[in-house]
Amino acid sequence: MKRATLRDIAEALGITAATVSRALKGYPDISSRTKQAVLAVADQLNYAPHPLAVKLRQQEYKVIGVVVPDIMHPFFSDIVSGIVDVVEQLGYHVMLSQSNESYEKEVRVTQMLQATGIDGLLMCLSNETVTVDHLRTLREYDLPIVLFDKISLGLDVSTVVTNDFQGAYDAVTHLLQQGYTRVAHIKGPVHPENSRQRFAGYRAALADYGVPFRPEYVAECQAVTHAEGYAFAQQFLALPEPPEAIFAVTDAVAIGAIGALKEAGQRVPEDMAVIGFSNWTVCELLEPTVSSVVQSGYDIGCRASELLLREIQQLRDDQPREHRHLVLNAAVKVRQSSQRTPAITVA
Amino acid sequence: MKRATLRDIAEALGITAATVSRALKGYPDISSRTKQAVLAVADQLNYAPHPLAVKLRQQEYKVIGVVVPDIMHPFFSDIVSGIVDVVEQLGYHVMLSQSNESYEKEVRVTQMLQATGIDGLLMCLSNETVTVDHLRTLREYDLPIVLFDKISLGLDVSTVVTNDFQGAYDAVTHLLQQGYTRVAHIKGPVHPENSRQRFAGYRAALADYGVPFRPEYVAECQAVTHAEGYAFAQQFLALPEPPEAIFAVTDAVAIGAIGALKEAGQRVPEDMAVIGFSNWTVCELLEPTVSSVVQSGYDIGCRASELLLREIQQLRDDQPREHRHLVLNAAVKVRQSSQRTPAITVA
DNA sequence: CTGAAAGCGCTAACAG
DNA sequence: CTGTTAGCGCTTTCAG
Repeated sequence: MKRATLRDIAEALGITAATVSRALKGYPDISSRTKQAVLAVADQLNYAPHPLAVKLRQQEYKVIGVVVPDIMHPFFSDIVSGIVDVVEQLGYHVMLSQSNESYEKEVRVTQMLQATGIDGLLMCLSNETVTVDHLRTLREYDLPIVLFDKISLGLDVSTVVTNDFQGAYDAVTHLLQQGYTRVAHIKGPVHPENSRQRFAGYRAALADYGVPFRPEYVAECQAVTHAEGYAFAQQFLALPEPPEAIFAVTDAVAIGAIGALKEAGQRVPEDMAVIGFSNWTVCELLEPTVSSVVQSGYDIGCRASELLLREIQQLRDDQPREHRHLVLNAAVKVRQSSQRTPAITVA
Repeated sequence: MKRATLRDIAEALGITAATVSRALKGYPDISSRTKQAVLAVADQLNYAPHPLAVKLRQQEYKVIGVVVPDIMHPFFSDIVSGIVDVVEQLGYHVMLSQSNESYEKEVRVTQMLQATGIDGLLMCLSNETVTVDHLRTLREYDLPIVLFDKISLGLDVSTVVTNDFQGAYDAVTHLLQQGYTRVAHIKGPVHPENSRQRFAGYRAALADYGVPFRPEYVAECQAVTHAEGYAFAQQFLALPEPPEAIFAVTDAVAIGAIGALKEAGQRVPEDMAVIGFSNWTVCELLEPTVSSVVQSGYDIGCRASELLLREIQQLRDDQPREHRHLVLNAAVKVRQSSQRTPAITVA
């Protein structure tokens, strides 16, 4: 069945499209007789307004673009879920894409998304991304942008991040307070701000507790994978004086490390404590259960969406746009892998 | 900066918008002098065609809608990732929404998506969904639809599913061939076709191996959670003659069951074997590693997208639309939890 | 109460 | 080679 238009139903009734339009949206100044007629025909023809026509006329698309490095990654799918839930509440829709941690692809998809006419963009930068000219271009078109998780400081946009510094600081403090002094860190790549922050939190905690920083206790991931955690844990064990505890930049890395430790006959946490970051669901299922720093992806998605929708509204109202920088707290969730005197498992 | 239009650049040059349009799309019949001029001004004004105007004119949106029960669920985020990768290759975009396993919300979001003017819909039904009138309505608008994973038989649309019957059959066969005869099944809810199929595969395997079906060895989940797996495993253990093996409808359920078994002092797989379905990443990380039936969400997303894009093209070309029904094979991945003589762990 | 007309921004057929 | 005209489908003054 061909899509019915206002004119179709107008011609069927021998009236004009304008009248039909008004009848359908319940304008007060319309005779109830023609209104009935219009409604009847509309219903019979299965009429629905053509969305593109409406949006073109109204000059509002009600769609926001979302770019994450990897849709399959649980942290990002949590974020996307939060975004969808929040924006749909206000009648917006989400157009989703992924960069696969490639700078080149990130540039391509943001441009493609922009070309669809989105009202705003929510984005997490790829690990490869160092320059943000592709986003500057978008801002010249007055496109509201909110960055989350992996953000850029060289851009005047709103941001939402976890307090990586504080989360890391608290995680390492938790280890130090239990008497572990030789604490290692498997860090993330150089560029992303959040892996720098976690590293900074690690160093700050050591400093505050008077523990000397030892370069051989720091390893740096490229891809931030389970396999790297595994390899670096082995590397630590091979040191003349191995560490007693590891703070890993993510749970995947932490879990990989635990795997290597167990294979090497080490007991976790008795011989070596391990704590990760992100609090994946699996942390509760493993043996030992894995301590981690809780950051809610869903919340990040919600907060970022709220900021973006606010800016879109401000733009529409010709109000000055104000950028905000949210830093969400992270909480240490202690489980078996980092607890010297194993306690009762908390469900 | 206000968005530049064709007219802006036309007026700046004292020519007409049509000429500008042609110049920009490199039509052959245009003087290279005006072409240069147009390009220069366009560039300077940061011109980009208004997507909605183009699409309205062209009567093509190049957007497909996707509805999954739960964006955060790894199986679905895998599927979404596959969809995005495939459709973007052809210049399409993905508008994403979720039903949260609620029939009511499913109806609402599909209607909202349809109202945005999408060219097609990819969807997995919620567990609650039994009637599909909301999709019938869409089909009256000639909207191409492809259902995947949780599908409905009462609708004339293309479908993509895992061969749940065969996967279940093979999983149970794998248990039976090792000599386990008292094989229990924790099944999914009644409605979804795939949990029925898994149940049917379970029964068929028992029948083919001459093992009597025992109703007390079947438990039925509502929410298909870790907690339910846990509870039902306890329930099985309490039977006068407990089973020796459990085939669980999903990995979450299997993992919950293993948790209960271990707590009850049972050894897995020596005392009780367990196998799940979906092959989550965590299956490799747990102890024992968890056997499962492999179904690639990413592939399902890719295949479903291909079918949908084909139908969209057929619709555009006024060709007859043909629906296909893909059934993707599932392979049993044997790990420790279901293997009587523990073998070498395969990475 | 309803019709006529203009226009959102772009494209395409037809002239010239 | 370029301008004119018409129209995608809808909304919204302005008349009447």
